[in-house]
Amino acid sequence: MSMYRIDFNDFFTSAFSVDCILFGYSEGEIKALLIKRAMQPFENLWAIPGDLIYPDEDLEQAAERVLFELTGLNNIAMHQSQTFGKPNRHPQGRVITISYFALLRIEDFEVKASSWAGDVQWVSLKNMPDLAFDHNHILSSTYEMLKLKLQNEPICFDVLPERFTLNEFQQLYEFAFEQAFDKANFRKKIKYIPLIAHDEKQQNVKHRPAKLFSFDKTTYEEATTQNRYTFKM
Amino acid sequence: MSMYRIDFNDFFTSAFSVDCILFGYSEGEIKALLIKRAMQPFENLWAIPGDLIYPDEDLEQAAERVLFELTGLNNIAMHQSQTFGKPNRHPQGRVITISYFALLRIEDFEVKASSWAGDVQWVSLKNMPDLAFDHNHILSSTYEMLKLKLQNEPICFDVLPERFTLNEFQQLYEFAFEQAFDKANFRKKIKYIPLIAHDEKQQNVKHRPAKLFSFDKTTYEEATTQNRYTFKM
DNA sequence: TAAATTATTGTCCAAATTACAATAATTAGA
DNA sequence: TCTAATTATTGTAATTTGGACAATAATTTA
Repeated sequence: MSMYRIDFNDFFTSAFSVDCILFGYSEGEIKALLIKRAMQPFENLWAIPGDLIYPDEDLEQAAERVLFELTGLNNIAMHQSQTFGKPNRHPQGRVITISYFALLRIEDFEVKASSWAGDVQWVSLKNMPDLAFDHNHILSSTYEMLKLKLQNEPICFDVLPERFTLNEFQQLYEFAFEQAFDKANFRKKIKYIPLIAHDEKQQNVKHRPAKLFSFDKTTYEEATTQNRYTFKM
Repeated sequence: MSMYRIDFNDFFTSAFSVDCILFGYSEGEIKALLIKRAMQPFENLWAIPGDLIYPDEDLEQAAERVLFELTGLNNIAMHQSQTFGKPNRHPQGRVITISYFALLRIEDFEVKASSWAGDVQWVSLKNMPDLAFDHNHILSSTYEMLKLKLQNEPICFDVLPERFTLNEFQQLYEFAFEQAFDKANFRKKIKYIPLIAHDEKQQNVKHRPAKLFSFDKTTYEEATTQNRYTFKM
């Protein structure tokens, strides 16, 4: 299987790839999952995991597959960000790339390098080295998109576990926006988000366990299509 | 020149197109500029203006060119929205399309059909017929993107004339969101947007002319990179 | 100079947001 | 069983923002 190695013969055709930006949070920092390229071009440079899309493959499906192949991460729901297509962004020909992203808690997953990737590592956004291709640019605009979507769409629930505590919910936003929120005010803010409260409680905690909630997608979609509610954080 | 007619031989290559959604406002309605397709597939159906991207062409540049070729509209700054790539969205092969949009006042421009387009027309969003390809879907998600960006990024200034009155500014938002805003409150809301006030005044008006402003991009970018300000409407 | 029209500013009230404090619930350990 | 520790949860008052509406200022035409 080729990776970024293709013939560019047809006048109107190009290659297209997906780049998968995985944002993770741990130790109070936002990090991105990078791979060390094991082949030319940009051999040994760090890069965003990405590869070409199969001809019969849906874009989102491609993003999930590529992420799995390069990092071993499975079943991560990816969100489309932007498409990058400067004619010379790839040294070997025209490759237009569609960036996808997801957000997760690093300690919940274990990544392993594939044969394509010499190494896989979480790198802090504050400490980003020079990356292959235009990946520094892709990374920073995708981070902006992540924040924009977290504020305007309920993508946080793709990231949180099926049942979550309100504190986990709050921490997600604190990590993504790198600021603390007042607990009481946070709960007032989310008052109108349709959540289902469960009777069970958080397990394995040393002190008072928190109540568990899940996102009420049905009610949410009813309310938005009827224009009674718009998600806003 | 081929339009949506290509060979799909290479395993990993596909065709890339741009679709240009032009939103216009007039008579209190949002309309989109559509063309009537003059060739197969979907001959005689209405569609969003779009065509394939040249191999040496930047994406945004392609969007501006395609819009010009199909409608005669020149020098419209286009904004990227989303990329659509379901494997079977084009009946003749794999075409991934990147949607671009812009917003303008219909009476400021005159469109003319090209040879590719049998007809060109502004169609109200509320009265949208069945379009070619997945263009109904593309159109409605791009409208959502337009609104999202108008609220979170200063793209309004790409749409407004270089020097504009605060009323023109307000009308833009009233059209896009299809609701009236209080004049006094609108001015309070925009208080922190960096604008340059000019001494000249609006021309050709029957009564007191309004002051002209322009967007202070330099100050805006300084303030945002230093995290002192974020655009919000 | 007056009338007409529109820009611009100001004020009040309601609602939302913020900061901060108090209380309730639960667990661990003595 | 009781107490200390910890965290969830609720409450309140102060501050800021947003919306409705009114008043004033500026300019053009006649």
